Amino acid sequence: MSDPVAALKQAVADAALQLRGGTQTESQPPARLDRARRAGQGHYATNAAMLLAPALGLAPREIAQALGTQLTQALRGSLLRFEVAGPGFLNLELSDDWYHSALRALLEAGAGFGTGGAAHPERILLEFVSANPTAVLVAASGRHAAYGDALARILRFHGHSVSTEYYFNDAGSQIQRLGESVRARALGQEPPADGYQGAYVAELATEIAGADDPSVPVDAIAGRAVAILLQRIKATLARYGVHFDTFFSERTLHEGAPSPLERALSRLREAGHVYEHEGAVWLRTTTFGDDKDRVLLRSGGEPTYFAADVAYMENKRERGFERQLLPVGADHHGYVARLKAAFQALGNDPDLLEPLILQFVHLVEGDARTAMSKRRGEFVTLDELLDEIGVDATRYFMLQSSHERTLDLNLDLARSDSSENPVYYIQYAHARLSSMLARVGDERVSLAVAADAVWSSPAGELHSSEQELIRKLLSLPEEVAETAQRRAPHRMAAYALELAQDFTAFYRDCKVVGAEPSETESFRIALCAATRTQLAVVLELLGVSAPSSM
RNA sequence: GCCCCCGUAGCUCAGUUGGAUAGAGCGGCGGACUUCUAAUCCGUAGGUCGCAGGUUCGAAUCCUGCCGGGGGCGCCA
Repeated sequence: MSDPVAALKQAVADAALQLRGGTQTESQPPARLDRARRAGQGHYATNAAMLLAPALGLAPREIAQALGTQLTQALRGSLLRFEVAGPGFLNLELSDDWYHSALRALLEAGAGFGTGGAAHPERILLEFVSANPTAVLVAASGRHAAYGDALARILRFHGHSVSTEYYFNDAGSQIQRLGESVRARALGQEPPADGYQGAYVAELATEIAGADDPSVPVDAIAGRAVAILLQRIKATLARYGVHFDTFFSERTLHEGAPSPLERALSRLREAGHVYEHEGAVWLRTTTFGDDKDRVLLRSGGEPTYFAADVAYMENKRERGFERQLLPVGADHHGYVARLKAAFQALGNDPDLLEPLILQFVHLVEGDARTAMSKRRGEFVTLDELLDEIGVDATRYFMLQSSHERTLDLNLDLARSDSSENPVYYIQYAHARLSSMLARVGDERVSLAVAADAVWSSPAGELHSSEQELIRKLLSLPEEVAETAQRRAPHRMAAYALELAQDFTAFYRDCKVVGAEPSETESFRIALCAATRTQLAVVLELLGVSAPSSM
């Protein structure tokens, strides 16, 4: 019994199949097995009877009754009682024996519980942040960094092979502008109107030797500036706990003969999707659902940013990644259609390119709601945010709400009430567990979690808080699966909080150290050990530290 | 004008492959520290799930329209 809930779900499915006369109908949606919403509705509930009703032509409640009887036999001692409720729900109440063996399964699996659930493991390339090295990372990048990093951790935990990558522009007009801006500052002038205005540009001007020397080409200045800024970005990411497997330079797409960009272009030409018009080279993206065709090479022969992106996609594919995940800011959503079109034009299944749109982070200070502009130099840096509220609080804050939602970052609130961030509640639960288990001592813990340990409950019955905590622990595999499938790490943040809450309720209701008889103490120690392990696992998935004391 | 995302408690947000009486944190009010960590807990107040239709045994969830907020519609990146 490696996953007790999955086994239970299977038992329900088997019973349903038997009622149907053993014939599986293809279009039947799988029955759900949910944790009960509230007291008095059993421990788990299934809607299987309601789904069976049309096929059997019987009343749902009648079917639920039969299903319950069937399950009572199949599950024997595990099912304490069942109840037909509402329009035809079947509520199941499980025995303490079932909970005991469920906890054994949790302890056996240890930190590996819930891992490897992916039905079809894939080689995935996850590219994120990819902010141009024309400035340091801003607070909004913190959202992308936390999101991508947590998603990578979760997808790996789920069983996929994931490489993370940061793509940076070290060629093109933005870089040119950066160089010009630094040069201007070095000469004591204002940067160009479309250049970079931030104070860091002036700093760069003093750091880069020869910035004010007209004999040093602007390109060289730009190159130095990019190198310095990239270094700072890496330092910030390291501090934030975000690791990238590779940093990918755009420049390399333009190098070599033929260059990756030229190769991608040839491939598109051969496939017949390229044409010339008014001196420019176009990709017929409308063939694949885009609004209009897109330019690959400008009339001057210069490749567009889009052309580089196409070459980059092709490069990822050549490196053997079957799926490409691409979290981008909401301002890029208009770009999605042409990327997917190009991906298809290259001969790929468009479903294997997944652009993920992350909504913006708005800074709120006082009553003002400001958008951040890199070019104007109006932004809060990620480093500043980390200085203010720390890594854990920042990561949790960035992860707690759905990436599809605009995030309001209230700086006043973040500063003054940082201790009210739910992350501390979760960490506190972990610290409390650590402290308790330390007090209990390794030897006693080992005895309690041993495979032959004898467990019991005081009045012969588990407390509902104990049962709820175990059910929450057991639901990790489903949570991981849903989080991974929906590319929605905020689900894991919510789960962490719920787990901490369920533990805290257990802690409130059930004495652990010194509980009588010692078989009860053993059971509760074992439950605490399993909970601490899982809290640590979940915090790790979020990239948040799990302190042993606070 | 067309396209994408969002709208749930005073605030910040969960809950959306349709399920039972819509949840949490913060804030408000009233309580609990001689206790396994009070960064905690208990009680209480607080809701037309933006609005209006539709689909069905059942809708915050799916469909249509409208309102409000954000974003996008370059041979910029």
